[in-house]
Amino acid sequence: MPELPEVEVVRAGLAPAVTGATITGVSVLDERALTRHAAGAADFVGRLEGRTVRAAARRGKFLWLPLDGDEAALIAHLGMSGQMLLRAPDAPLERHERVRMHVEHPTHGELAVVFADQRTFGSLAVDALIADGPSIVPSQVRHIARDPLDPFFDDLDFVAAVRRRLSAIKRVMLDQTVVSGIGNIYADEALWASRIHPETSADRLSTQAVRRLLGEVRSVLAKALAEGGTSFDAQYVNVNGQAGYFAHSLNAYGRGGQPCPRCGGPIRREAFMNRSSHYCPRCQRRR
DNA sequence: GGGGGTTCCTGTACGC
DNA sequence: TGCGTACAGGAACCCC
Repeated sequence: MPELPEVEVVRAGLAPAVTGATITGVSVLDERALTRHAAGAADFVGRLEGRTVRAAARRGKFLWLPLDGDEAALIAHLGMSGQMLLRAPDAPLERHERVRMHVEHPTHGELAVVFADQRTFGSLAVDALIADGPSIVPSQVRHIARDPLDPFFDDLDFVAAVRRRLSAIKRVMLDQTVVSGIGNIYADEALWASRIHPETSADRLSTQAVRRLLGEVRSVLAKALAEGGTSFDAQYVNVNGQAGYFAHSLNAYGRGGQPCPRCGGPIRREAFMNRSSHYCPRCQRRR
């Protein structure tokens, strides 16, 4: 399940392969991969062919490739199970392949960039680039808050925004308009590390508690990034199809019934927002 | 406009 | 063995 570390691993893998490369051909095998591109497949292809990729950028879980001219970008959201894979130009179809782009790089030669997605929650689009303060982002990303690894992330604003909310802190952490990049896995991990119960109302957390939580969010994201991301159900892989190792370092997520690494009590798994929360009822007391 | 619930989707795991 | 069902969850969307 790609969250910030996984998307960043993908971005970093794509960057050297596509920066400076020209898009020579695009095949859309499944239009459901273009739900973010309202104008349809022919328009999508027309806006990409012949263009040169300038870079690979990211905010939260959104990834984009700015195109020459600086007016538009190819954006990608991996959803639950999306993968961006680098393949030889004549490589056979991937399982669940939705879109294939052929690119020609001035030094690396020809390459196929494949978007594969089992559960089809992911999607690509060509979108206009717009200014967002000091940043340039696709219009579809404008409402997404900066992520905690963004140099322009404002810690004080974040603490204040969280403490204004009347919802459960975990719901607030998953709200991409408050802070981006955090999904179910890293929300559970950061809450465990901060000893905060996921159902705690955000407005009842002290400034210090929210600051500590933000520190733990940054810490868990950085550690996951260093280990290549979390590959929990084999859906997430890097651009070469390799899994990440952070699943071995999880303390709470996916460990329902197993002993808490801190106190030894059983980790509890509970339904929460149509998904699951994993926490230690002993270390993470409900206020 | 905040808050909270629903919906989209497919492969896998599991119970009967 | 085979069938049915629950489950995984990011984010847009809807209603209150």
